[in-house]
Amino acid sequence: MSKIPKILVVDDDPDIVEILSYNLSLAGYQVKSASNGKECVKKAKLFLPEIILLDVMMPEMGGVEACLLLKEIPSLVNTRVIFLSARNEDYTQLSAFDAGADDYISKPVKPKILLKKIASIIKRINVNNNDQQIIILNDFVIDRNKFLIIKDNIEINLPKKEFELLFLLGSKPGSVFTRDDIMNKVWGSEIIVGDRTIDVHIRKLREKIGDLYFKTVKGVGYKFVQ
Amino acid sequence: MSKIPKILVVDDDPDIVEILSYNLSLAGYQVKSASNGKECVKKAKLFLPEIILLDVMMPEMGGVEACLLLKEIPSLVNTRVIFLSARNEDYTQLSAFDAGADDYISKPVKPKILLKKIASIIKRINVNNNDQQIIILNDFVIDRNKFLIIKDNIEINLPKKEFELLFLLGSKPGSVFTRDDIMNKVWGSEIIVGDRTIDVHIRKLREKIGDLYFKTVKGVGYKFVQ
DNA sequence: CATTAATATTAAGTTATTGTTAATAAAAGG
DNA sequence: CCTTTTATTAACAATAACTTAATATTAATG
Repeated sequence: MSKIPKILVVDDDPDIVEILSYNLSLAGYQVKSASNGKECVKKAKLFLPEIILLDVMMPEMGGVEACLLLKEIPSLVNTRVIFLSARNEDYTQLSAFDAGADDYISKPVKPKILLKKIASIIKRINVNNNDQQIIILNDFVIDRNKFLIIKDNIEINLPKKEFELLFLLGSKPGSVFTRDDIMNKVWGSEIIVGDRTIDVHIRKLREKIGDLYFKTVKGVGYKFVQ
Repeated sequence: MSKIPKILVVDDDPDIVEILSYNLSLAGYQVKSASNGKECVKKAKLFLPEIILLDVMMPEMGGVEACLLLKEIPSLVNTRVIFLSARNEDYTQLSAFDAGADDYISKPVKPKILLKKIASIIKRINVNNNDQQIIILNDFVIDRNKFLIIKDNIEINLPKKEFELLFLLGSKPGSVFTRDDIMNKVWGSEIIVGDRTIDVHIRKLREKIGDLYFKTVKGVGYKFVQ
């Protein structure tokens, strides 16, 4: 669901732009670049990146000034501005944060660490947006937030265990889950219930959702088939 | 609305805990501390801080291990873990990020800069939590400013707890809130009240607003349905 | 095709969770 | 300080969910 993250690299040194862009592209990000603050603001408006890596000292318009402008743009409220700078005096850092920076990293930057850091930021962005736990299947949707499934535009409520069982099987359509697996994940390892309990729950699901979706693999377990 | 941010400081060196706590308290944060990973996890669960400042090397349980545990706790999904460490080898940093760290800062830390950084993180958290004051639903409006709801053009006043409960459920119509969730968000993590307390409040809401709006998801929690 | 093991089905029994009420405690308001 | 409102608790009732047990059916194997 979450799309490819976009990163805008802003530096007046082409070598730095090159090396950062190369590493970021390789890591799977969509990358664009700018060589000064003015260009940065202009491109950011259109590109709407998740992250802007911003140099401090640049001709035409520096990073701090650019950051101030960026923070005024409503469509960029969710864009993180990360300063990358060789200037490590405290006052530069402080003024960057005052301008609304989300982070300040000192050059030289080790690509490996920068990548990790960016990955961590992207992860955080995704965590905040996707508190949705939804499995989308061909014929219906399992919505864990609402604790129901929607099939043919009709909401079907399921009791807890049935829901958990469906959620488990639906998480990997086509894959077989052994009875032990199911037992552990739906009931937990502490609770011990009889063997027929799973069958009965499968039956309820077949009743409510349709026989054809739940395939028995005799001697092994069950699988959900689309 | 945004309440005082909570920060958990974790370090085995009492001097560092002291100086950080002092500065953070002065800056207006609510601060607690722990002296090792085990204590950190235990306290974090109850305190539910916005930010955890975590040392790497500690007796009993180190920061990386603690971070792994923290990231498993659902109620801490929104908590940022920031490593503060004198160990600046790349591999330590990388393993911190692999453990789910949100940031890694090298010691010695300049309090001024750390404070700015924390302020920037808190700001970001608040931007993302679009804490609405008014929730507009199909059949009525929940107005947090006036602490009342308007239904069929009639104002209905609700007592605090009932209001908070309605406000919470109404914030995500259709989504289930677990009892733990409700407990934490309406009553707070410190306060412990009996099991039937939530039920009784739900009952009051059903009485005043209408049965049909409040759906019980047995074994899970409650949800507001439009 | 008979035998066996595994699964399906049903209904009844059991347990766990929630609902309700009323009594009491705590807080808020005058 | 008294009154009113709100919050919590406790006891019990109601209900939904879960499990089991008994029996039937199915699939696999030699």
